[in-house]
Amino acid sequence: MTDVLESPLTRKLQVFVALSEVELGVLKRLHLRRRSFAAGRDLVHQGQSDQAAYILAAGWVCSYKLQPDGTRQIVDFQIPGDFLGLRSVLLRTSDHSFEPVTDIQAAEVFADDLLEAFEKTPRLAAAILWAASRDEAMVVEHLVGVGRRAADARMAHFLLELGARLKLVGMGSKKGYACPLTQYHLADALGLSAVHVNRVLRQLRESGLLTFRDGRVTFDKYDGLVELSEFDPAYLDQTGPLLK
Amino acid sequence: MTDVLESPLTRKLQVFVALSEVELGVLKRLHLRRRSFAAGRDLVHQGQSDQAAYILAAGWVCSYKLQPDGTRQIVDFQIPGDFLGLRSVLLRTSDHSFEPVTDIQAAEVFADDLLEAFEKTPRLAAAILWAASRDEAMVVEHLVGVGRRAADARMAHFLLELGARLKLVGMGSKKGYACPLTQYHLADALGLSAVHVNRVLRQLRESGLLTFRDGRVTFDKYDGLVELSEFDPAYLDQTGPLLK
DNA sequence: ATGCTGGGCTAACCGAAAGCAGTCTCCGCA
DNA sequence: TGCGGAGACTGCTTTCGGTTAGCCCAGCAT
Repeated sequence: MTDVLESPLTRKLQVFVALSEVELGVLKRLHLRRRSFAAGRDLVHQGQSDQAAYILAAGWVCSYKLQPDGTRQIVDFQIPGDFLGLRSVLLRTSDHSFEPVTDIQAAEVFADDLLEAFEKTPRLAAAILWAASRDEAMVVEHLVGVGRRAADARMAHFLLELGARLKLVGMGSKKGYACPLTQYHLADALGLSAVHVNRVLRQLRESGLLTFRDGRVTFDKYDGLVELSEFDPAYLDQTGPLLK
Repeated sequence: MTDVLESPLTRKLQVFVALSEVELGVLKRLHLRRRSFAAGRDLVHQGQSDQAAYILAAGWVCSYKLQPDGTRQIVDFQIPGDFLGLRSVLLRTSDHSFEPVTDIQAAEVFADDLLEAFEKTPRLAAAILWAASRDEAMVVEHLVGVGRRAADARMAHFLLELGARLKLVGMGSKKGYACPLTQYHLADALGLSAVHVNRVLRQLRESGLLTFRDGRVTFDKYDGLVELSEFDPAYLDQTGPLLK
């Protein structure tokens, strides 16, 4: 990447806050330490402390919590432009693990650099915390889904949400998107068994709503999905309120 | 309240950050606008915008999301010392509702006052965001529970967590605590039906683990509960890392 | 060629929890 | 003093989703 303007993070933040030259400069400095990681090899393990944070540039990651009984709950997926482990930096401890779903590219950010950037450019800090708040709202939405939605609505809601997020960084549309997740990932995220995920996907396919195939999600009947899952994207596309 | 030092919030923040005179002064100013609300009457409705935040002084509140189909998912309970609607202030919009479980006392905080306080005393801001992060960790833990734990373990984990939080503000111990929640609240929080909550409680009582009765939770066999629910309080009692 | 692995897919069976329907008790109040 | 509502509690039936136990296919290593 030659220009910070091409970074998905910059792109996302610009939606909320018009960033100044200085702020872009700081943001650029945060992008310097570029690293790659292979799919399936955890970046951070639960319980580790003093970790760096990452800005995801390419590829997908999931954050999850491992249960003592071996099952896991995926808390969220990160796509390009998302922060990884912001909380573990602020709290100096990590309470969940990160696994790259695909091979990924990420910029490593040390706690000190981040805190310094926050100090120098509070507007940037606000923008980043804004994004973090949005992520938290997503976790809440996720909780509602797992607690109160039937399996099919849960699946539809999840895939729609992912689509909306991808659209924000130019990686998807109302037609569908490329999706590297396996049915096991879906199961771990939605609190279902892999077998049931398969059943639900078949059901959705047969009722002409969506197709999940060959690493691609296709929305065959977008409106029908929205209705089934009662999807309301309000919590995703609030336009930046804190600063103009 | 004559002295800000008696506020449960101050008490909680002091655990993490030693607050200066100036910071205590700012915190005191935030506590000035004292208000009362009656049980069962929502403070904030989903979708309202430009809301104030509250610092809870006495009583219990739950935050929840309403589904279009009428069911609700309780996201979290707030107890004295907790912030209410911090996010809705930062994002200028509220995506969930708050219902007092009991009659409550709370200090109302307007967005501008809060932002001004953050600007004047960044350490205070850090401490409050620290607490917010802890709350988010709790939501995540909650998600894991709803997604991956069986009903009995989920119940046990939830009641243990609540106990641990109450202990932090001096309202509970390993023996148990006063708990104004109805079985309906538990159902809405745990993603179960009220009927099933009742069955699970009976089961826990009959196996001599805990008793939920007459507004009181009694841990009859604390260790047994910890084992059943695989409760690990690490995410609650991290000692303040950001600032010393 | 063979076998192995990972991902997707399916059927048969079974159990946990929901839904429904109703009782009991306590309490406020007309 | 008798009614009505809230909350706790229970039995019966239904259903959603988990478990077990496979099969198929593609890629790849031997």
